[in-house]
Amino acid sequence: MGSVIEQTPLLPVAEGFPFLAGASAATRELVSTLPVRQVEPRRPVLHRGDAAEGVFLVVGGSLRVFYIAADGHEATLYRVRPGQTCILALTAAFRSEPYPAWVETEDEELSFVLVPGAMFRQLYNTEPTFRSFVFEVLSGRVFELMTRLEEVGSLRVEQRLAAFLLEAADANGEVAMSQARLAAHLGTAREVVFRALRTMSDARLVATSRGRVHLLDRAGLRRLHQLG
Amino acid sequence: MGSVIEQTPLLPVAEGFPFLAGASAATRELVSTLPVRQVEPRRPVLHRGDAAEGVFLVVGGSLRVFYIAADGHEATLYRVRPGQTCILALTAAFRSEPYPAWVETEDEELSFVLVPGAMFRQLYNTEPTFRSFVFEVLSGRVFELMTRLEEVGSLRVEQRLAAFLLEAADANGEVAMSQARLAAHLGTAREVVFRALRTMSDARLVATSRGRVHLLDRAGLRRLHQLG
DNA sequence: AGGCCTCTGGAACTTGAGTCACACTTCGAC
DNA sequence: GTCGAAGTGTGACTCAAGTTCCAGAGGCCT
Repeated sequence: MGSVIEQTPLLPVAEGFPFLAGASAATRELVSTLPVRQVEPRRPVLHRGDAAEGVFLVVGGSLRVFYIAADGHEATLYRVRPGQTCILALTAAFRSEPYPAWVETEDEELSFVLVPGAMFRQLYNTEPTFRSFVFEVLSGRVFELMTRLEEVGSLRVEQRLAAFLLEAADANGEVAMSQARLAAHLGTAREVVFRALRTMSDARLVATSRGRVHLLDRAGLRRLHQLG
Repeated sequence: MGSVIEQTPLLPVAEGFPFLAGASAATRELVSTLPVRQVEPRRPVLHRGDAAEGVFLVVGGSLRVFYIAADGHEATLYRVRPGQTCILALTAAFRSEPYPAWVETEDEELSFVLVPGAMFRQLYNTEPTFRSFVFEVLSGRVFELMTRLEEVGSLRVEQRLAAFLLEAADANGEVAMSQARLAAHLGTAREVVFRALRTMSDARLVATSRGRVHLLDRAGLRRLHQLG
């Protein structure tokens, strides 16, 4: 843990979390008392083995959940985006296993609401809309991890990179990441990312510049991802 | 548990699923109307893209959830054991994505109860014990998949095989699987499993015979798994 | 018996990707 | 403008693991 956490009360949490619209007035009241907090970009949030005292509702920015292998290399397991939640650190407290991963903020400042464990359980047991929210986040995560596992086991790095770029690109088709960060997401080495990008670049699928990748041919990247 | 009234098909279900003990009489009644069904060993249960009409509560035997890659090789994503449930095929219906994997029975005959979608939602919304059961299964699956993903990305096949053998062995330290089946679980080739087994065998960690692996040194296998 | 299928044992080759070493560029800070 | 840090570009090497191909053993059936 241990990062700079600033507090700003009451930002529009309801906008990002539709389940609140269907919730009772009492619940909306309850959640609105919770402060919206911030964490600076690129800061650690949880270390492996930590048990959080609550559940993170991400309002802005994003969290990256990743592992660090024995040899020091790291790889992203999944990312928590606005409107989603990171409940596992709490779950880890229920179960007796330690939380199996690290969590850090990404390139934007994170704003989030921390729902304490007791309140989480109360909401889960009383608000049908919150229940289906939790169910969707969890089952969506299972789907996502299954897909990731299949990709790691059956696609080449170049194909996985294509998939990652398609998912990470903004509306302009820009991915503002260094090759080293891309490598850390994919769990590979920087040089390997470079070679894959050169191939893609030669094929006019992307154009690269310092700290960014510009997607030139999304359909081509999608084809690269799917057929091996 | 009474002796006469509940000696229906419900009996084995209640034993395997503790959440029923804490449920209302109405719910126990409801679930007791569901037949316990069987599927023979090594049969397909769901194909990728299928949407199941309900949720499987596994009473006996086990399910194997796996993917098949473009080149035909397959790998196990996770296994559903007695007392657990496979809800994803139902979830796939809620979401508009197809179910991302295949499901088949393993070496024992499967017995299960199929809880229809509507009943599942009703139970989820009315029975606190069922809710926490679902929550635990889902979050446990997320943990499991995260661990698997880390292992695939950072361990050698030999280490993953050691982990798999430890988990799959019965009380006598026997794993009754051919090398081809082990390879299909790990997502690798039969020859690779053979080489790993030969190394382990040379190190007196296991002994092999046709269709089975006998664990000789569990502590040694654990060491092999962890340090690499 | 013979035949057939499954399974294990093994050599030889290929390849994707991780590692090492190093030069060059870009950019911000001082 | 200089300096250092961060980032990119590249060749050479290594290695785990996948591929190909085949020999022989073990079991089961008729």
